[in-house]
Amino acid sequence: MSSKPPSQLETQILGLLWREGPLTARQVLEQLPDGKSRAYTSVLSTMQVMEKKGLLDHQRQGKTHVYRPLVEKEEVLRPVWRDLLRNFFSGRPAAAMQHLINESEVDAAELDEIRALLDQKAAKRKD
Amino acid sequence: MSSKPPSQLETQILGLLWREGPLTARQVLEQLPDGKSRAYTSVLSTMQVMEKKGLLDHQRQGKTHVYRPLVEKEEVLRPVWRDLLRNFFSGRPAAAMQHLINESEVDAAELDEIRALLDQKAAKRKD
DNA sequence: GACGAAGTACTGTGGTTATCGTACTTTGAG
DNA sequence: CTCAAAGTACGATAACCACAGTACTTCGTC
Repeated sequence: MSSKPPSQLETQILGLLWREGPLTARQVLEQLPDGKSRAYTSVLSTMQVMEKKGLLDHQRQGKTHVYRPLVEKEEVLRPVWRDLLRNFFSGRPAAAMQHLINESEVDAAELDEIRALLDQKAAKRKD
Repeated sequence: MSSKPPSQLETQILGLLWREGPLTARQVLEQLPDGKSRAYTSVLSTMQVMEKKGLLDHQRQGKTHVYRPLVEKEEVLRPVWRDLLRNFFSGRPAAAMQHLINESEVDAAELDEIRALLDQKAAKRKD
C-alpha cells in the first residue's frame, strides 16, 4: 500500500488510456500530451514493461495490440496527491484548493459547480 | 521553460526547506516526511547533487553547512500541476477541485475559507 | 597542540527510466 | 502464395536516482 507512483511517461500513458479508452501503441505515440518526438518502439517498449508490471494488459485486434489500463485512476492518484500536498501545501488540501482557485483558469460555470459541491458537503457536515 | 520536476526525494527536501527555512543535512534527514530510514550520507549526497543542479545553496555555520532552496515553490509547482491536471483530470482544474472536495479531509473552517475565496473570485468576474 | 566527534567530499553501485535498433512475425493485396 | 508493410519481441545503452561507504576536514576541549 501507499506505493510510489508510476514514472512520468507511464503516468502519461495511463492518463491517455483512462481518458480515451483502449489504444494501440501507435495511437498512444501520436497522442502523448507532451509534444516530444519519440520512436514508435520507445513507446511500445515502455508499454510492454508496463504490462509486465501489471499496469496494462493487451488484446489482439487484427494485426495489432490494443492496450487497456489495469489500474484504477483513483488508486494511482492517491500517492500523487499525498506527495503533492505534503511537499507543497503542508498537507493541507484547502491550501491546494486556494492555489487552484487563484492560479488557474476556471470559468464561471465551473466555479458555480464547485460552489454547489461545497454546499452539498457543508450540508452533509450538519448531519 | 516548462521543465521536468525534480525527483521524488529532491522535491521532498525542497518541500521541507520551503516550509521550515534553512536546514542542515542532519535536520533534513530527521524531518523527511516519508518515514524511511536512511544513512546521513545518503541525504547529504543528494543535497550536494541538488546544489550542483542549482536547486540549493549552502552557507557555513560553525562546523556545519546550512542549506537553503534556490528555486521558488511556485516555479517547481507549475510543471507538477501541469502533469497532474493533464494525466488525471483532462487538464480541467475544476475537476481537480471536485476531487479534492470529495476525497480529502477538509474541515468545516477550511470549507468556509474556500467558499470565501470563491465569492471573491466570483465578484472579480463581474467587473 | 592532540584527539575524538561531527561534518564534508568523493566515489561507487544497483536499480529504474527513457530511448532506440534490429530481428522476427503477421497479414492484406496482388 | 508471396512479399512488402506494419507490427511485435528482444536486447542494448546512456542517463539518472537513491543510497551508502570511506577518506578527509573542522573544531571544541583538555
